[in-house]
Amino acid sequence: MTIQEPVTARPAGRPRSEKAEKAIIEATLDLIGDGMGVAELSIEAIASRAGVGKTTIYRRWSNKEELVADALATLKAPLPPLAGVSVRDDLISLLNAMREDKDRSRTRCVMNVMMSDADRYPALMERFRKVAIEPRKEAMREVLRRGIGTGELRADLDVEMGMAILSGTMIWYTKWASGDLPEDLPERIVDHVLPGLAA
Amino acid sequence: MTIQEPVTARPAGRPRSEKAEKAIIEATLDLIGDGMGVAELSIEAIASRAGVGKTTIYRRWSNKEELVADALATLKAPLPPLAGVSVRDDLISLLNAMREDKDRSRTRCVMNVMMSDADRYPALMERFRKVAIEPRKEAMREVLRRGIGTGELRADLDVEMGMAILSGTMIWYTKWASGDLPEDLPERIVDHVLPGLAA
Amino acid sequence: MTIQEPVTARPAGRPRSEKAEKAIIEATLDLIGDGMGVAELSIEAIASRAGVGKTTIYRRWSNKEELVADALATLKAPLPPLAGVSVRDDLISLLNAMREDKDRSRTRCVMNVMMSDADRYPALMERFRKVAIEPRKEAMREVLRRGIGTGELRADLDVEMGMAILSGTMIWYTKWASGDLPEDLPERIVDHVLPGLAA
Amino acid sequence: MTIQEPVTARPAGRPRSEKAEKAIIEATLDLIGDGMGVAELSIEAIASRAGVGKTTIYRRWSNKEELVADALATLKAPLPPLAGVSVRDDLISLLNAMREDKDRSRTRCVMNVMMSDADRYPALMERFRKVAIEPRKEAMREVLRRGIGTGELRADLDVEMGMAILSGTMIWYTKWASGDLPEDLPERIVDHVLPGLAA
DNA sequence: ACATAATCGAGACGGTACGTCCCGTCTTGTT
DNA sequence: AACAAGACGGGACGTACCGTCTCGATTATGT
Repeated sequence: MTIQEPVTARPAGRPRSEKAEKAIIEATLDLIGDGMGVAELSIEAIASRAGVGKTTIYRRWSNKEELVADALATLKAPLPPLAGVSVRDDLISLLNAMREDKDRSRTRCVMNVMMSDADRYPALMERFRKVAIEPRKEAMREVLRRGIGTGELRADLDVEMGMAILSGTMIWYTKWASGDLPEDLPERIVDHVLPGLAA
Repeated sequence: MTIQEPVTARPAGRPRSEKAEKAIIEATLDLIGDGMGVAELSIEAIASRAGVGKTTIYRRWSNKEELVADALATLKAPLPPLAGVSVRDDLISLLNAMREDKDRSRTRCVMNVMMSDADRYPALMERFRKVAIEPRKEAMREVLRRGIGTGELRADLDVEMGMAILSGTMIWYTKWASGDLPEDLPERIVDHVLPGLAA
Repeated sequence: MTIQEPVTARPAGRPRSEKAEKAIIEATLDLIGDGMGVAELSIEAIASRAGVGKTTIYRRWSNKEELVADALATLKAPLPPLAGVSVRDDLISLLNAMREDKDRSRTRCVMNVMMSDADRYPALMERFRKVAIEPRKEAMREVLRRGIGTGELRADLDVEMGMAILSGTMIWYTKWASGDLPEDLPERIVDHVLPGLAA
Repeated sequence: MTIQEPVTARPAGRPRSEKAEKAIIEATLDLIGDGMGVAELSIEAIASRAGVGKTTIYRRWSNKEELVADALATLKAPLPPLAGVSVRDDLISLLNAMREDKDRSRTRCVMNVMMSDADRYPALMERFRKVAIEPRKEAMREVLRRGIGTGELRADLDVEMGMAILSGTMIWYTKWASGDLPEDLPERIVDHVLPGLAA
């Protein structure tokens, strides 16, 4: 009688260092958070800051995109708590969360990459969409669906379209408005958009 | 009575070749149009394709950003002709123009860069905003103002906000929707947004 | 009792390739042998002919001088066999060796550089002196000392001066005589000089 | 009856500026005197130091060699006055002149170029030989011939060979001796060589 | 006096090579 | 087998000069 084998057989040799892996991802996020675009990121800079050989990076990720995708994936999108009382208040909370991200050093990575490197690195975007964008979209969809249920929004509302309008407008300001964003921007957006979506 | 001398006298030495300048900008746009991002662009590739020495580029532009900005600045944004009958139709035309640009090889440059390289190269964006984005924004503002005048839109409408909602939504789809954009997307956006802006 | 560790431990990382080093030096000598002066030598040409990246050259030598010095240092001066019978015959052999070097393709490097680039690149010269000039000087000194011992040369002869006279005269002809050197030049030099040095 | 034409008709147009020509040659000699080898000399540096356009240089000389040759040709070889009493004293004077040149800033050009750039630029050397080397050789030949006449030197002396021995030895020390040259070097050379040439 | 014409300075032109940086791969000895 | 260290061939960077080529301005001569 033999000892029970583990389900996935452990390969021979020294196991990969979790410490190295973490250091690499930390270094990557640090550099992105410092304002570096994906294209400017150099593997050598990451390896150096992580105190790691380049091989240790290439062994895990075959290119920069995948490394960045994994790095960003570790940043759970921290959604704001929603009061759940009125659709209007919850939407304002969600839009506010998008704005505030711009100033938080680590979570800023998400915005940095989403805004800058989106369609240059499609594979990155695909993975990134799942962990960072979809949860936010889903939260907003949820609010909109609830609004339809409570009758605050019209029954034939295209939920996807509603989300696009609200998020797209917020991003437009984030990206192309001159000067700082006004404090009450989310409120004003919702008040302009909501009447068109209401019953 | 003598003729007034021009304020800025012609500088000494051989004047810079307009031909070379054009060739450089053509080459730059060709490469961007071929799908190359600003980061992937190499000055050597531009010089080679333009049949020009690297010096001739560096003499005029001190870095890639400024070259790309000038190159894009030569692409006048070709606004669609507006029927001027109804606000709804004109807005649909303008949104359609944003989408169609993605497929026209040369003008595609504008979208390529605007979408990908915007905030990695802020100086680029600043110059680019003036020649490519502002005219489109102004055209849309004009339509909205006309709508207020004719009573199609409510009198207290925030024109800037209206523009942000329409353009932002369109860009949201362009960038983050999965799959191709539906033929009637501009129409559907306008129909979801307009009721909120109407009188 | 343990074995003594070597004083300088092997440095970390992949060791430098001896093959590359050899290829670089071969390429350098080839190009010099083809009549190229040190100033005309381009690192890129060497790298290309050696099938090597420029970095691999700069990693080893910080400038052309040092590379050329090392390259020439690999060319051991092939001294002619000396009969050892009479001082006169041996001196003629040594002078002949200086002349013949001019025509052998690889060893020609030595003369090329010694004659052309000597005091433009003093560091080069210093290293080169040790491996290429000194052995020849020493051989000639040896012959002269032997001559003093056998009484063929006068006892108070300044060996260094004797060497300078013989070599200097030969080089003078090599460098500034018009036309080809006569076959019996070494013989004639020795016959003009030796009487002054003889007992 | 017509006015007497000058022998060489003056061509139409603005005549070449002698001032520019002088400035160019001065600048060239300055740079060579500052220790710059012919290969390191850049036309642009000469033009800049002379306050002259590059065209003005290329109009007169088709390459660096010819410019340097002409520049050096303006430096008349300043031969030492010879006492004419004994062959020994005159030869010592001539050898001393070779050594002293090394320290005089402008005349140093002659040595610099003769020693360093001789056979890399054969055309240069050819012209240079005429104005700088030949007069010195001729002076030495003259002394040797006089010595044959007075019976101080043997009648069958090869004058050319005598010259080669004396000059070659001196240059050998100049070039390859370590440390400074001893004050009495010319004297010692002559005393080692002369017995072999004497009657 | 005025047109003609070669030369002047300045500096742009298409090139070549420089020495540096980083790429992604590869080889070391050690863990 | 994975690790850090670091060398490898390669490609682009931005700079310095090359020798050639315009420019407008200058300076002579021949009408």
